[in-house]
Amino acid sequence: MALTIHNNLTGKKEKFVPLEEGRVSIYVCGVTVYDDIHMGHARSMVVFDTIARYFRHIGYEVNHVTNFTDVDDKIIDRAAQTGEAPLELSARYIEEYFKDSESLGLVGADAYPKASESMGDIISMVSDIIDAGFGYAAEDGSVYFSVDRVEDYGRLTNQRLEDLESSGRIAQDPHKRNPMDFALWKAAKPGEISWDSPWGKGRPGWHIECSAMIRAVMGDRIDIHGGGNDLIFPHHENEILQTEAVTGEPLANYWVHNGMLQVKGEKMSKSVGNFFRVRDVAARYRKEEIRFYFLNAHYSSPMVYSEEAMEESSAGLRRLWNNHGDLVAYARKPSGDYDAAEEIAAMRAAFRKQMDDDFNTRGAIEALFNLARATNRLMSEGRLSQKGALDALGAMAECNEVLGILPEAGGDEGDIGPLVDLLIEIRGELRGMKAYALADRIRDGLADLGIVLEDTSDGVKWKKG
RNA sequence: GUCGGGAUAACAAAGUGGCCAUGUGGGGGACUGCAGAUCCUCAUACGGGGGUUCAAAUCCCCCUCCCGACCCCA
Repeated sequence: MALTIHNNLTGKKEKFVPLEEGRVSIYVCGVTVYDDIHMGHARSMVVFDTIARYFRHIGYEVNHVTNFTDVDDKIIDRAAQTGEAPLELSARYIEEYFKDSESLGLVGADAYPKASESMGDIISMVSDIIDAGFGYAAEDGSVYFSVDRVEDYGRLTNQRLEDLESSGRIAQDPHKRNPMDFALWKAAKPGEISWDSPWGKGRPGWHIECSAMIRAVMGDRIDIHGGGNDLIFPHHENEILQTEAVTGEPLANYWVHNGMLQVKGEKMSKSVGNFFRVRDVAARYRKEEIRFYFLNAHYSSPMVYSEEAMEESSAGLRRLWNNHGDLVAYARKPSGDYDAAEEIAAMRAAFRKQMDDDFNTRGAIEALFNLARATNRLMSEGRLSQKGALDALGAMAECNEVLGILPEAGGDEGDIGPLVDLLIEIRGELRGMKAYALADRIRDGLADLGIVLEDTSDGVKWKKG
């Protein structure tokens, strides 16, 4: 079955056809670095990280690029408050961003262009837009994009220009020819950070940096453009206008947007102040738990964040971890001869089918749960072979390359194995003498060291908790 | 106002014409010194109203409610 993607440009699920056989280019709008990132950003990061991982998993060569907006009004305002230079402040938060990326288990993008380091590309793109007749320099030294020059405005939004103009939310600006025109280049106010340009000192408008950086780093056309669905209008709409004004070609073939993370039914956002920092959540949960929380729902659905939701989702994930640990332990002392080939093949097929269906991670996770139930049963019946246990672990590991929700394989079990076995043996003798207090001390003590003992009808099993 | 996306059992969340979703939580049972894990099993669904169909959570129409976008945003 072929990979299908819900394309927001058409509103339909479409078969994915890359521009170039075997390769996929993905650009994801990154963050404005004036503060720590929150769980809403984390969702977007995990979602697109997983999509990139899946493309690699099925054999694509992936070019994944995400940007940093490190020059803008909010950064300038915040820097004025802290007394830092704007670029110092943004550099500091970019460092924090990478720390948080690790707490989310991100593979990472292939390139992270920054607006401040792309001025040449941005200025030349603005010039190209003016040359193409879509931009004009105003008297104040700013450059605007002329929406009236565009014939089919609102392709991504499915909005008509007149409707947007009449929304009453568009600020009037004497320098603009049409109130819907947007800034490509903003003239600097006195004392503000600025760059030299043919139109005087200034800095880029918000939308132009993405268009310019995509063009410079990835080329005129890309396969997939992603971001949060709050960016659809005006940001992505305007990116399309800018790029196509210059290239005359579609910017991206597929537009993919993740749903918003809400708090108590309201969008998590810095301006509302109802956000949970990634750093704080990561202090309490492992990266696998955070990823599982996000991937347990479809990327496009809205999610409501709460501590309770995290706890509930982690309780479910522990079931998979237990199964994984049990399989590892079982493989050391297998007792059956059934290879579970059918169950494992069914899981692989279901995983692929679900992921191919617009990256349905929730459905893919379900396939893992189904295999877990099957192998748990086979282990409890003592029917699973060593090959079956190892194959199941192998299949789980393959899925995990995409999802990143299972603990990474520890390699030091061989070293502690004999020690644990000795303790289990001694505890067994104590239990035989009904010296339960001492036996429990061994079990509790090992638990504190991260080794969990479980008494089963099949003998004592241990695993790393 | 215009344009999107939603409403599934206690909670979370897939599915999209007929067959067991899944996970958490709850009830019962197995195992058991206890604990935990695991297995078996049970219960509770498709916002409301019409329609199409042998058959609708799924298709069509209407209604209600929620979220998002239109200033900044993942």
